[in-house]
Amino acid sequence: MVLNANRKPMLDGQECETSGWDMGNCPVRDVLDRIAGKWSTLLLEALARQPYRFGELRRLVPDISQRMLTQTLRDLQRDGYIEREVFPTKPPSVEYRMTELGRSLFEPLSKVLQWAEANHPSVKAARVKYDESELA
Amino acid sequence: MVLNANRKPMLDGQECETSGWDMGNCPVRDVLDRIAGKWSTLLLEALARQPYRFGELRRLVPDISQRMLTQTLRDLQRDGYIEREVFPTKPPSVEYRMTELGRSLFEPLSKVLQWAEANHPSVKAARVKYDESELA
DNA sequence: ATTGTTGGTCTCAAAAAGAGACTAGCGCTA
DNA sequence: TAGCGCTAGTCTCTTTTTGAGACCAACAAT
Repeated sequence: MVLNANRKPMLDGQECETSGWDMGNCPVRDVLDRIAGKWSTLLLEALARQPYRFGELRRLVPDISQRMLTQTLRDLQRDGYIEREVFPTKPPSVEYRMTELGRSLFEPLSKVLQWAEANHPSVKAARVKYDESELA
Repeated sequence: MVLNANRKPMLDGQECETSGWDMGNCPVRDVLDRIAGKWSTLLLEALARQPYRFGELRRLVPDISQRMLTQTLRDLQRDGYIEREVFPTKPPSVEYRMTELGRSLFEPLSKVLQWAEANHPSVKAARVKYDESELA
């Protein structure tokens, strides 16, 4: 399905097919598809504050399933945003902490989070307006 | 219908306050869950540049299905990020354009996109490293 | 008369996510 | 000592979401 596999990346991006913009072969997509998951941002937000253990994260985000917690943490680890350390205690405990790469990502990301918090009322208002006009 | 019907009950009595932080009933989540979709950012990025018509967007993002394009555009419209205008031409054409709210969101969001572009190599490297250690 | 274009919707299959049971070794306790 | 819970997960099953593609109606050009 990689239609644009061998076109120029959008680095300086003037030369691509549709008004100078290659959507298919985009590094931004490759990175963003991972952090755009439903739980990724939430976990990054938590781990930006402090390290947490698996069970702590599970309690912190009450409506995540263990399955998705494991999976999301592993994805974030694979992309280098968080680290996983196992302590060989009696019941072994695992701690997750943010890496430097993760922190550098979280810097711009937290701005979006702040925007979301600040503009939540506007978005809710827009939804109401839309739903009313749809009702007609 | 399925799309707009998913308003979550959002258990208001339940609090999961951990170190002064409510994860469950978070406005940030409410907003972010919408723009964190696979295609949302891509479409916002396109419409931040200029207005586009339905078919133009479909061609611009070659691997999106019409179904998801319709759905994502409608979500973005409902949350007030984009506007939809129908021109009653013989084959009626529809133009999508970004609103002011959308632009104000895209400002911090574009920073994340820039980060993604700049740090794509680091992320790829992290993946390679992880996959190698997994291989053992 | 056929083909193509417009912006969708509809159906069905595939993929992803959610729910919950199950694991193993240890500590506590009844 | 049998039972229970704690740890961090995995495994399976069901439900939800997504993807692929057919279909629509009116009109324009071939």
